[in-house]
Amino acid sequence: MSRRTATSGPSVLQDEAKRGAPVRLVEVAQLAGVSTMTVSRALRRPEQVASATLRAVQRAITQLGYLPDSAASALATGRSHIVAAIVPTLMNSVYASTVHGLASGLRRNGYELMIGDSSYDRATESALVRSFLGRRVDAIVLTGVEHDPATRALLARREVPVVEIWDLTPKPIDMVVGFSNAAAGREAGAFFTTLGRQRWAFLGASPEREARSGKRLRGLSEAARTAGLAPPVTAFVDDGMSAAAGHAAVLELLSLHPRPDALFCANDALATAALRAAADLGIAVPDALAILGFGDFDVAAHTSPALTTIRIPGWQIGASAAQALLARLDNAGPTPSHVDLGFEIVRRESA
Amino acid sequence: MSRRTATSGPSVLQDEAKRGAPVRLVEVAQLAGVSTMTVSRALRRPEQVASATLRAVQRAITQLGYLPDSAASALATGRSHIVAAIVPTLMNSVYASTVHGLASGLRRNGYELMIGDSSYDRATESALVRSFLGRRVDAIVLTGVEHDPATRALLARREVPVVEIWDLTPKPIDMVVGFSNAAAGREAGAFFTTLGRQRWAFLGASPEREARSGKRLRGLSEAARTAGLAPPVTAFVDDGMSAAAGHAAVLELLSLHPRPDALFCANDALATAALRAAADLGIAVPDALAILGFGDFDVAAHTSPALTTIRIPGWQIGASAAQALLARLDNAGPTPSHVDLGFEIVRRESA
DNA sequence: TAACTAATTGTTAGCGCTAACATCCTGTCC
DNA sequence: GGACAGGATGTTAGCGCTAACAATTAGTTA
Repeated sequence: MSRRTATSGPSVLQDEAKRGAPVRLVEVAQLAGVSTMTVSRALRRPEQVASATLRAVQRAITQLGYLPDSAASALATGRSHIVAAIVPTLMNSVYASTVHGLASGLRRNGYELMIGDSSYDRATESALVRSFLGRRVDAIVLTGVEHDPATRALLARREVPVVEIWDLTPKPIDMVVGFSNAAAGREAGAFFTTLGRQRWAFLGASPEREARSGKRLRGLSEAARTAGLAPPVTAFVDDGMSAAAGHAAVLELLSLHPRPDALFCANDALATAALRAAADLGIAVPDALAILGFGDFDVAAHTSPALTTIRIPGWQIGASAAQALLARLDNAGPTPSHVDLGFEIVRRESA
Repeated sequence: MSRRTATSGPSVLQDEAKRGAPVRLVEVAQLAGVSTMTVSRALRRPEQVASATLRAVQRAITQLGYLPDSAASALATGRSHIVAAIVPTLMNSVYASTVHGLASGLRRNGYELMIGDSSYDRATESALVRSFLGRRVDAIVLTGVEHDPATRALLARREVPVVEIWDLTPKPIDMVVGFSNAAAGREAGAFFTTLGRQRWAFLGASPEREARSGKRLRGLSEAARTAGLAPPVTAFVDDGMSAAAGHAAVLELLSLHPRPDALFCANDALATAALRAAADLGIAVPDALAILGFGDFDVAAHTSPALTTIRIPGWQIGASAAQALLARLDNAGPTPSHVDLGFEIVRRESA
């Protein structure tokens, strides 16, 4: 148990600069001349402590450089003040801004964020959930609404608040904050229709592998049907949807006869690759080929031609999820179970 | 203390599907008919437990769906099995891949990663260090080697292993894993020299705000002096080095007389913005202007022209930092205090 | 002035786990 | 068959904190 090494003196009070062994609550209490409970209260509910006492305690805390041990606190209260989030990848900026929104909302309220990336893999997600549950996180944020049954079962047994993000569903595990991926696909189709495009194509992950990309494709297909057009031709890339992986797939798509005249990409990295492929093939964008991206990545406004793309309120999704969780955790007000933050088409040059 | 609600029966054994209250070690022990210590050992040092007992314990664990409480374990052992990492931002893919390398190295060994982003701000970094230290993390990873004195003092008092990443220094707090930013700047200069360029420019963060970008500039300046050229002209963007922020700065740089014929950007997002600005201004890249990026972001190979850039082994930095920490934490072998992972120029079309 | 309130502080016990030590076996050896 | 080694298991105490309650004090009230 690696107990604190025996003190030489009779007092438990340690030299301030003692290395290694962190200062404990008792030591602060001794220095301030009060009980440990008073110090604990001074920290957690200062309004219950007389102001003179409060000052004495604060002086002792700064003098000793005391930092409360949150593992001990977690054990005593049953609250870890840690929230876990699982995203498919940190590699692209949209999830990154969601994580950022989450972290800042939480940190401001004394919660810390623990992040895992599932690499778009459900088994990994499940393992992460187990690990996080073992760490007694106070809440869990999951990306998407499709999960391993094991994950759902695990979550169902505990009473951990859960927010699913980046999608919508009528039956969330607990709460959802996101937007409709199918609607985004439909909107993309409607946009292509107003552009007068006839031969649509889709570049993204295969629906079995990545549900949200799949739903966008489904929305696009629906729109094609509504518009009386042939279903979109598709090319799938299944390794995290990076630009590198997309290049070959686009080339394939663009060598089809008849060649597509509108391309919807599942993210802007893919769209950037498509832009480049079109340039290499001498295909004029947007005249011969309209390219619509997804995500409004940082670089989207600065490619040539600049990317027309669907902007997702990534940061807000995170912030809003944080807010919902905090309300639930601190019993502060009602907690919405469904939040639709929508999306918008940002029209630039590529379509 | 939110104690577990009183059980009705005489036994502490709970219904397997009981909601809310997680299963505890005692319950597993009772079901398996052994002491709690034996269960603890079965989990932590199975080789010390008879195989029949081990099986009984494992059966009980699966039957009850037991997940060890790591807060309790942390308190008892003094080891949280959590490592904290502070990066400037999650928004760009290089730090993201470092985080990924870190997380996978650590997770494989039973450690979880807690991430904070400092937004390139030292005060924030310091606050994060405090928070993480309060959570009794087993180790801390910091980006860069310049830190607030308060941060250093905090770290110095505890005996927490620290790895500084993404730079090098002869006097690390503890360990460093990275590459020489100054050497990268010098290399960029050497490259421009072989290209015969005469009027160099630099686009990045101001040296006071972001030391690593500053060191690259310093390296570039040294190379200019060595080559007998004028010092590079500079434009600084100070809000996280995004493409959006870079656009205006590049425009300014490119309207100078005489106009620079070589531009080194502190990251590829900035370089992408520069590419676009050059196109808008009708400046031929690379003929009239060579553009060299930094970071080899996902999109770098797919812009037009494709970006020539300096590739940093981001993932390896993370993986190597994880390895160093694990060695230190588990006393497994020697721990190198300095690891230089280098960098390389990836030549594509923009220079 | 006794009794009663509210504000402040203290006492006790325990959160779920594991280090260190104690105990109990089984078999082996002389 | 008694002493002994070594493996397997149990017992005890405590990690640093805080919930619940108890105790104390000062300030009211009838």
